[in-house]
Amino acid sequence: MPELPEVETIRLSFLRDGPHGKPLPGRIITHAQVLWERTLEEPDVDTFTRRIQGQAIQGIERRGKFLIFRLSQDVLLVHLRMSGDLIVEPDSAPMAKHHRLLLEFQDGQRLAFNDTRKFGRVWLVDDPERVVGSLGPEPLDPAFTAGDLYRGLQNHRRQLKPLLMDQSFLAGLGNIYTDEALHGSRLHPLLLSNEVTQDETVNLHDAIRNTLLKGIQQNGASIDWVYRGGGFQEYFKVYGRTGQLCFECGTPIERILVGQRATHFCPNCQRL
DNA sequence: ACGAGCGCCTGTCGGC
DNA sequence: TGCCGACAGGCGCTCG
Repeated sequence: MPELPEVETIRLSFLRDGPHGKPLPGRIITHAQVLWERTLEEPDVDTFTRRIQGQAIQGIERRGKFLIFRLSQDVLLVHLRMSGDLIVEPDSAPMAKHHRLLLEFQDGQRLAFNDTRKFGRVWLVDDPERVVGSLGPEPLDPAFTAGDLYRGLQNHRRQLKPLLMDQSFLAGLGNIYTDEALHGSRLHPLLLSNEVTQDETVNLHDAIRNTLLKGIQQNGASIDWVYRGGGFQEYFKVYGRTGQLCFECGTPIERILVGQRATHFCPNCQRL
């Protein structure tokens, strides 16, 4: 499910006072429970529960779609994949059906990793670079320029959409935001990357950033049964709008398969 | 280097 | 009602 804006929304919520009470930084982990072993990528369950016990959360960062919890000694990384969510609740709350991993705090609350489809992963490591080291640039980093994007596109001869979704090329875009950004820049998802012009790249760079910023501003998107309060779905221009009319030109939005993923675009605005 | 196909999982929805 | 396939915000692997 979540792409960069949804992950960022979760991160920001944990840094503020909220329904969960005080921010997560400052809390001390007293106990961990792994309910579905494959959720824990590394280390093994025994090492994980022993090692994380007593560590405090000192900060929360994000890299692409990864949440990065800085602990007193180690670093905890979480990837929500398709259906993962992080919930702060009382230790006494009834165990929800799809809870996969729990971190209990000294203050009587716990952080629950809930993940229906079990694709999500958690790491506890001393060096996060081992996990996120191969990610591409951070699209909202001011240091990431249209020139960088242009050089990247020229380095490959790949269909634009799968390349933009390749996390080692650019970190954070998923199926929704890629379709929206391509529409925003009027580029066809199957256009070959090294055929994108410099001017088009400037538009694409703008569209990627604006789409992600709009998503964050709306607290992400809430679709299907995964609802966490975001409103970006109200601003979709192509995603999930198959057969509905393009807001720009009135042409029906088409849905095709690209790299095994549903892809939505306007055949008039986005021509090959 | 690139794309297709598939596995990993559970749940929902639409058609028959 | 039941069954069955298609589909879902991700990613890693193998195979041509």
